[in-house]
Amino acid sequence: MPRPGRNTYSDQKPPYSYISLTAMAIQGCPEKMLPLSEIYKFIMDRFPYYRENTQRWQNSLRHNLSFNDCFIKIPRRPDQPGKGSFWALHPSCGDMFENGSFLRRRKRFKVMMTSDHLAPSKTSEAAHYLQQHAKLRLSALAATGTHLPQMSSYNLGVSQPSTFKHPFAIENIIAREYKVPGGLAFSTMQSMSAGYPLHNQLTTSWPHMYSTSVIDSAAPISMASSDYSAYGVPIKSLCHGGQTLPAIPVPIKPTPASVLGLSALPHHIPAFLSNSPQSMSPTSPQTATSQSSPATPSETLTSPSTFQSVAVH
DNA sequence: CCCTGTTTATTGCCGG
DNA sequence: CCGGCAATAAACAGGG
Repeated sequence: MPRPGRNTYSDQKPPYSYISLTAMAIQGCPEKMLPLSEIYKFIMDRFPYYRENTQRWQNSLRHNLSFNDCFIKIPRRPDQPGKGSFWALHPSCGDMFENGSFLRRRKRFKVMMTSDHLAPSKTSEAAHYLQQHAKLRLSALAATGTHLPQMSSYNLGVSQPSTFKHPFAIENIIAREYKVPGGLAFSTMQSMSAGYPLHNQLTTSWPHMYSTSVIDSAAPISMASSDYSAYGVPIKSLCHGGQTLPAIPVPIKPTPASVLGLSALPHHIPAFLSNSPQSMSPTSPQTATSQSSPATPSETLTSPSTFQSVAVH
């Protein structure tokens, strides 16, 4: 229907709901959490469609952040300048788009609401996790070489927590190749770092995706330009502070506690499985996808399991 | 004041 | 057809 062969494609609304867009943004950043403004930026950078009517969609997006339990708010450190909090994904929101549609989730993610208030501490676990996450990255960075090399930092962040990739990881959303059960994490990694398949049959192609300069090449969704580095470096800013903590520990969600236990691990295997892994390995230089991360995921992995969420109706 | 969040209401669409 | 999800509008509180 639309007219192919024209950049006009960019005018079209991307086949993603605000929820998925936001999830992409969050998962796409190394810290797994972003302030509102960065989420906006992320979306606008990649989807030209959203460069207009900002007032409208941003309001909607904000509404989504507050309304959906799958997003948690993480307060900023008091000493950290800036407005607003950070937004992260609830650790147990799982694969909300299992059905393959990024427009409509199978079920709305709702944090379990136990009649009696639960220990508020439960909620904070999420933050803890994030914190941990960031911490790990930090140390990793420190180890490699303080001044984070833009790219590697990304890789680290992604491949670090022993493949505990959120189903939401952009790699999974954009390049929904699928995830390997346990075996050849190899090709998976490869395909991931190789950039998402811009032209696979997921939806014929991603006309909506505006590949600025080189997004595709190596940095899938994360920072590809200086633009993004604004936040690709929170670590840095944090470091200079002297302490190791990322943004802040406790997330605050109006929602009561949640007790969850890794609700069913997503083992979805999208239909696109048949796709070639590296659809079109563009120019994937560096990467190397090394799994050299020495980090001990011990806690990292376990913590999230403390959460309990439920897809409630 | 503008940005960030929260909340309520309305409407359209999709899937069961 | 009905219920649930998503998009949009809009009012409103709080903060820098």
